[in-house]
Amino acid sequence: MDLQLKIYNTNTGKKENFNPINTPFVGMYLCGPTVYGHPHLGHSRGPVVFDVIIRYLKHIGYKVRFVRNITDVGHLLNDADEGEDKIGRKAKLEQLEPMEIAQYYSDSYHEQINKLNVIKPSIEPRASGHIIEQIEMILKIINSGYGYVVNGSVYFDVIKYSENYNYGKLSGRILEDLIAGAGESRRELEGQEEKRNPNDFALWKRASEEHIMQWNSPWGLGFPGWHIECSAMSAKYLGKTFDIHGGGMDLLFPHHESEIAQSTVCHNTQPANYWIHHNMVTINGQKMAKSLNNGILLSELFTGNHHLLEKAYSPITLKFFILQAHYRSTLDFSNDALKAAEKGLKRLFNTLDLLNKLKATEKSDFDFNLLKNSIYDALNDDFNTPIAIAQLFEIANIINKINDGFTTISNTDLSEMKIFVNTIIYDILGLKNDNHDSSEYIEPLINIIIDLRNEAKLQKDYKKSDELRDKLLNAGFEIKDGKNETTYSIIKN
RNA sequence: GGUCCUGUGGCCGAGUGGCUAGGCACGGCUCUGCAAAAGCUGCUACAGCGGUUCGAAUCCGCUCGGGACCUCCA
Repeated sequence: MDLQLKIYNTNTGKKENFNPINTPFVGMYLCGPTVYGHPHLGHSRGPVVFDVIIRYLKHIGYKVRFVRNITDVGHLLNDADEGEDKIGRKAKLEQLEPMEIAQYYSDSYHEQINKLNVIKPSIEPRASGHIIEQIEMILKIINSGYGYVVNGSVYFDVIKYSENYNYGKLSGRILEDLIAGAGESRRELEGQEEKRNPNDFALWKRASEEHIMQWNSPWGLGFPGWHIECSAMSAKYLGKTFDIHGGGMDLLFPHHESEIAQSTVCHNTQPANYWIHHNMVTINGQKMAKSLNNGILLSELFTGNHHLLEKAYSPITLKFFILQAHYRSTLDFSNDALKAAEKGLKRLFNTLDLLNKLKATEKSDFDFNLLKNSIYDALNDDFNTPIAIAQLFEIANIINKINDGFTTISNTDLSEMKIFVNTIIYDILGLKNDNHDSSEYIEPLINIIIDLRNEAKLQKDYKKSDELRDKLLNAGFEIKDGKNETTYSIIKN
């Protein structure tokens, strides 16, 4: 078993041994949502992927401070043709306070994401609550000579930065290429002419009159540039250099690249040692896009209320589905794929129930440690959850065989297996059986009915026994006749 | 157009030089009054073309398809 955790670091393009700055403490920052709409499928992957990362880090003994921000300032709508704040724009359309909108959508985000049984952030800072920190940082950048002020806006001097540092390292870009390509397909937006170089990015933007979200600053009324909030908040809560910075691959450039540049000149050190980026999701092989009319909100997935969905899928099914793919691969959603995950997960939980009823014998005729180690190996190898889950199914297989008397397990292995399997499924993968009714009254009741049915069966009154079985099924209880006993599982329609 | 990623069996998805995951679906069998559940079992893939190699899904090149990003805004 390889005890060393390896993480693929986007910044170096290699898998590296994970060594925190200050063991056993780990500081981790994840770019959170911009709250201007309800969360969709794409929003779920980051929280799920990083949830397992956090849970695993904790499992192997680290103490994790997990910071995930909420961006509630500064973002523009894609189709905005002027420098209008994304949240501000919505606010004007709906005649609401901008913060009301931000609150509404961050509540929506929390409501849906929390269904995924993910560990909540230790700190969840809002960009709007850290304007002072952002201004302070911008002042430092100006003082260090890498920022300049034009007409109440402040820009970061990328050309100057690249003379001393490597702008583009994280995203694998070469500044010369960026400059060369800068002339083409450029959208005409205000402020462009203010910059010394097209590659420069805004640290602070002057607010035009119709801007609703604006703050006072040394440069007049305005709002912070997109990248600065993550730099300011991560430094505030995790330090100038921390262990892990995560996000989606779409944020690699320019967001994370610019974060590195800002933090580097501000703090004389680069912000994060390990950069982890998860891949994007597709739907039926296509990207999610408004124009394709294939965007699915999390609420729609959970209720099944969407033209592309044949049925509803539970949050835990979604989580399991996401974890069946490696986080650095694209993940394709379809009804077939979701249904496959749902059934697989159900089987896994069924065998988990069986595990508690298993009887041990003298010895095991399989190598439990081999299976156990293969799961740790998988997780240590850049959090390879698909392999871990595959091995879990191997164990499920063995559990079923033991139950049917085709395989044996020793007492030691059995008690170890119980602990281990529960740890992996509940503590590390963060799954839960959302088909389980927590009510303690249900079980004895169902067992009474099962007894009645078995009596009917003994008397060969199959009409009655089948009727009981069908009625239970309709009520959401699936009867399973085993070799020695009859069990049931709760299903949802 | 530029940079990068990617193409695996009916579907989803691991695997990066030889040992050919896993889930779901489908077929057969066992168990069973029947069904379900469970077990056993069958289906054996690596976009195409060329190259490197004793040997490639895995490395290289080209072609075709999919995707991400392309700076001021988000």
